[in-house]
Amino acid sequence: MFKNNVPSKVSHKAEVTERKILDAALEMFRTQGFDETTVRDIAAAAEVATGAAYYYYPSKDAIVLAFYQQSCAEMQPRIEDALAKSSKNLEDRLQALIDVKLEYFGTYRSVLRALLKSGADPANPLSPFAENNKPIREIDVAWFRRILIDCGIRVPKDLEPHMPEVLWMFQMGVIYFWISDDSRGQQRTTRLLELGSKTVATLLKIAGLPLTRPLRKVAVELIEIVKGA
Amino acid sequence: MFKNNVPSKVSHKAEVTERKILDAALEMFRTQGFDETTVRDIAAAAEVATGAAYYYYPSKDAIVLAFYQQSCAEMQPRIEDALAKSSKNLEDRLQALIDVKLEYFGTYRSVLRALLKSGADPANPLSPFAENNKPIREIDVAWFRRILIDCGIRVPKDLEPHMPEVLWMFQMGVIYFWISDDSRGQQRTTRLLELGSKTVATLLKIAGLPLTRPLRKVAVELIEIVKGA
DNA sequence: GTCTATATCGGGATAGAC
DNA sequence: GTCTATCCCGATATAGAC
Repeated sequence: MFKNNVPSKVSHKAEVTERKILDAALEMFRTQGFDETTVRDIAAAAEVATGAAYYYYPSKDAIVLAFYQQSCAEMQPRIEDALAKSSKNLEDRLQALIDVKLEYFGTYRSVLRALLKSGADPANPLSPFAENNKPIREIDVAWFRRILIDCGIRVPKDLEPHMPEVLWMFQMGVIYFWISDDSRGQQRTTRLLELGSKTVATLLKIAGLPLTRPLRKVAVELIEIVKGA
Repeated sequence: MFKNNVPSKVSHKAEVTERKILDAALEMFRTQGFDETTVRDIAAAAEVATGAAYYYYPSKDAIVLAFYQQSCAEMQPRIEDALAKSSKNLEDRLQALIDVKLEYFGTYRSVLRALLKSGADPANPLSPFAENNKPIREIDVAWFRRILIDCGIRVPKDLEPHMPEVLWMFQMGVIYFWISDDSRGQQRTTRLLELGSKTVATLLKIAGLPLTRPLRKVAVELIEIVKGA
């Protein structure tokens, strides 16, 4: 009788424990900071033994990674919403898209700092550039591809395939700036995002003009070098 | 009699020990990697007690910092040399200057990785952007100021005061790329440096043309935001 | 002032019992 | 799947040799 009330989910308890640990961790990271929070603390707050935490997450970093993945999933509908409300031009959409991320990550700046700390090193699993984070990266890049299509700017053929990733890099730049922006309400980041988005849109329009071809060719080659072609 | 054979240098022994520790540390970082090297290892290799290592260097990071400072000092004459041999144009000098650094750091890529790991965070003492590394940064920036003067390009007044730091940022970008460039002989970095230097020089020349004024104004504002003005 | 030796702590990570 | 005990390492502290 009760057997069928909780069917198929033999490992339900495990899922609950896993969530409890993640939630406790994020809560403590948020209130105390990442470095200040010990795995022992997290386990205690989640009411499990230290070893249990390590059973679900092989390392403290892995918890941050789980947060990264979770946040990607949770942001999808928010992005959809924001784009629906935004105008179709590139500048606005770029800003709206990145704004969603900043807003979402807002309460977790210290977690994001931990995530991006070793972010420059693609060999580190926590890096957004890491191989293991490719799925997330591709979901992100797809959004930029979409807003490029939406805005209707005619992008030169040689530049076109690279643009989504270039915009993604712009986003990463803004986020990197943001995590160590201590101005009130991170207003410097706001300004950077505004002016940056505008500039990107302007440059992209200019890139279509015939006179800019030689410079564009160099830009494309630089992009290809960085991408590892 | 013997008293005068070892004059004034009461602390000579201390200096030797300090060097021994630094040398041992760098050697082990180089061969084993930074994370894999323990302070106990370093002390053992330097044939001193663990406490002695901590007597001279308050932390493992402090050893990396000492390396950073030492390398700055040691590179000065090399830069002077390289610039003396290079032609006066910006592209060549930019390349020559950055090349000295890459060459010097060549055998210490893993140390540099450790140094730049938390490099994105200006709050970290190891970051090249950190307050405590301002002296080094200014010495570096001064070289870029110098090659800008040497090359004789007329830089627009609004852009001029920012250019040395912009070039320094370009250098940092190249170095960041380099530390995780695993192509054979870091040839991708070489290519990036070549093409990048050329592009920077080209852009700077273009920036003097009257038509580019609006775009330049935006660029200057972006630079000012990033700099924290 | 320059060290050695040693003890101790805090925290990430692991092994093995249950 | 969970807990206990333990290890390792960075870091601190201290007592004392020289």
